[in-house]
Amino acid sequence: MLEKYVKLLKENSIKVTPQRLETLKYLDENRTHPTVDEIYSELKEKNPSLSKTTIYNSLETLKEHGIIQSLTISGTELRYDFENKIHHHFLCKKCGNIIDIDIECPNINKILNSGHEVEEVHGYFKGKCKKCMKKGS
Amino acid sequence: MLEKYVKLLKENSIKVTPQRLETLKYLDENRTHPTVDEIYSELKEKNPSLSKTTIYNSLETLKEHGIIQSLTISGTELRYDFENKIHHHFLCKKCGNIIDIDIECPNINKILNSGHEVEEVHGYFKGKCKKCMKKGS
DNA sequence: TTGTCTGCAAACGTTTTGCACGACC
DNA sequence: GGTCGTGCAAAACGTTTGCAGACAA
Repeated sequence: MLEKYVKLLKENSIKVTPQRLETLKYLDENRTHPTVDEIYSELKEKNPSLSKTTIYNSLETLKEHGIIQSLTISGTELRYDFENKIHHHFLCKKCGNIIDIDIECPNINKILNSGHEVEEVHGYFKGKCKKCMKKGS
Repeated sequence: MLEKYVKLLKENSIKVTPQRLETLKYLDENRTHPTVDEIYSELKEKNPSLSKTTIYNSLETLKEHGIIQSLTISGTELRYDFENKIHHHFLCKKCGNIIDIDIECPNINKILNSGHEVEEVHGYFKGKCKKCMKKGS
């Protein structure tokens, strides 16, 4: 059940520890773009001696190796995402959910053509999601 | 010289105070996407009794009225921009400069068509800017 | 005069740091 | 045995809050 994550860590020459495995598993199973505190609170239940510092460390290590990515939406804390491909996000101001947005922008090439070297692409939207729109109010 | 900003504030029914005028003037004349601290440090030189709280308050008020906008780039503090139209940013990891990017993404309509109501659009890139590319290293 | 704005100090929440202990090659 | 990871506590950082006095309209 955890072999998948053991493999992933080993492939990236990252030492395998229970904390890293659990962090990775949590992110894989919870595609809600959780904050550090959400991850910590959840994992602490099964491992009461878990430290938040370790969560920070684990997430940073995983991110450095490109296994996961972080996202920042103004007004909210840092979040993490198991999905490591470029994609964007939509934050619903009403329900707070963050929805993945998979659009591509053909004009990104314009930046490349202007001589800059793009390493990271980040995009997000804020508004009212489909579900909340239907509910009215 | 400040009449321009007095007018802008009055048009938006915002009380005119020297602090608000100076904040607005600074943002207009410094299109570098300054942080709160940068604005504060600079304005404090001419007005030593200036408080950072006031800068926070002024910026928030101006933003609420849509006169200015804020931007967040992960790993850096909150920044403010006199330009209030939708546009994107490019942070050079080398020199730290933030460059305006004026590309449009035709596919944004896909989000609208999917039923979500978009109120805000934020996008930014990270990499190495043209100038730093030329310098080599 | 009335309500709002300013400036100070303290509080707050998130993230980082320093360090001792422990686990693993 | 030496390196690396963990967990704790404290510090750092950016931002927010509460409040008293000052100011704009």
